[in-house]
Amino acid sequence: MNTVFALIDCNNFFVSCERIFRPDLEGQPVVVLSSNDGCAVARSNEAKALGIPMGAPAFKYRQLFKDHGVVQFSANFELYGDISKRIIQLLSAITPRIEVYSVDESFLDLSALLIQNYEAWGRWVVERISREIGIPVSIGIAPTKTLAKLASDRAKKDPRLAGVLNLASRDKEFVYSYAEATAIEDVWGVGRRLAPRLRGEGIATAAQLADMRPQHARQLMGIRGEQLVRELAGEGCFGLELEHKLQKSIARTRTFGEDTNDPAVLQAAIANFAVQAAFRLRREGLLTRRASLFITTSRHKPGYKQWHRELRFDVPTADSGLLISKLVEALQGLYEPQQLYHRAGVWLHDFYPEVAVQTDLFGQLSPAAHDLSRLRMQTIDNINHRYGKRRIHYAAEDLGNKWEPKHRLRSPRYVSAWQELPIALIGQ
DNA sequence: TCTGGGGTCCTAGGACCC
DNA sequence: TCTGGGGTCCTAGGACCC
Repeated sequence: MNTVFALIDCNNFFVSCERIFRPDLEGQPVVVLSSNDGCAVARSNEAKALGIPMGAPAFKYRQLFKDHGVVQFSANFELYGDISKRIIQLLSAITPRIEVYSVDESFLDLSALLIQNYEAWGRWVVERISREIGIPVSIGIAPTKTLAKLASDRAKKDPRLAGVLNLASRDKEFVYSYAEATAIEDVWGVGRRLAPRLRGEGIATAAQLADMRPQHARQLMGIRGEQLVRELAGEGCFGLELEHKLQKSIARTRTFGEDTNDPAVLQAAIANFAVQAAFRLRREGLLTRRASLFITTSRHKPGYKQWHRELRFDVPTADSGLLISKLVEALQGLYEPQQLYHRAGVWLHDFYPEVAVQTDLFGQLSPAAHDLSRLRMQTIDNINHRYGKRRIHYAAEDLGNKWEPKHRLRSPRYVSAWQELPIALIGQ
């Protein structure tokens, strides 16, 4: 049986989410800005046509935004996460063989499905997601993930394809014609470092890369490069990653709303990040053995500097209070009063499944302390789940709020806060 | 004045051991 | 002044992704 993958890729996802509740913005240039309204992280086609690149710093484009009436939103991740879930639900009903690759992309393994006509199937999915959720998607269908990615990319850019390109069970020339139309920079796995090197080798399109000898690719780009070449040539190297793999790290980092040298503000930021990261850790059923924090000055100012400290725990933990106290203590060792800090973050890594702890690790240690901590965390999580986020929290989190990012342009939380539900007016 | 956040994987090199 | 070979583990840094 031949393998067939479909990649379902949402078009301009964050912008499309905003448009669900603002249909008046259809056809208008729209951008979604990152936290602190710093730079553009999603653009509508109209905004792309104005020459606004991905990651465009908002302050540099303010005049252009104004001149062309570009509508700006602060990122509203609660909304995007909710829409994303609905799409995954819809796709999971089509087949359980789904890999959720990112918030706006999923691979489906179609190999075992009885599909007569892949184009027709693709158009049916595009139509369903549009009608039931209101998000436009592009679909690429191919024998490997890398080709499916390439196909969805072509489908997105070529209006004649109406959102669907099928490269599965097609002859070589057909696949080749689309690979020739794909610039090397647009190939999945070729980034800003690799692209110029490949161009230096005379390789400018996906088709040329597919023709490279795998051994040569290996020398030039390592194992991933070799796999990339094989995948482009139709030989599958990347399988569907079905099961929820154990996460390797959890990070909470922020650029501050305002630069600061106030130690209390830094402490509050670190405490907040620690709490969020620990909550996430508990939700995944994990404990951590390593936690680190960093603080930096502004990258865009002279004298850019960063500080970093890592902590290790002999006994794995997911205790917010413990993490706060250790991290804040470490912070005090890094703090320099004459610096103006711009960004900070907390990382957790080296995880251990909570269920394994009881038997393995506490053989010689008192389990009582661990159980007490777990109970305390559970209680806090339950209260906050029931009565609202941060209803109960640590005093350290409240030492200052000047670190909090600004999001002046955020849309209402239409689907995640009752008081922000959209109101429908029914005509008389 | 104003430039995001959260991840994964691979590789090279050092530490350490026998 | 001379000083092997090989294995493993860990870490930092680089590259990539969305």
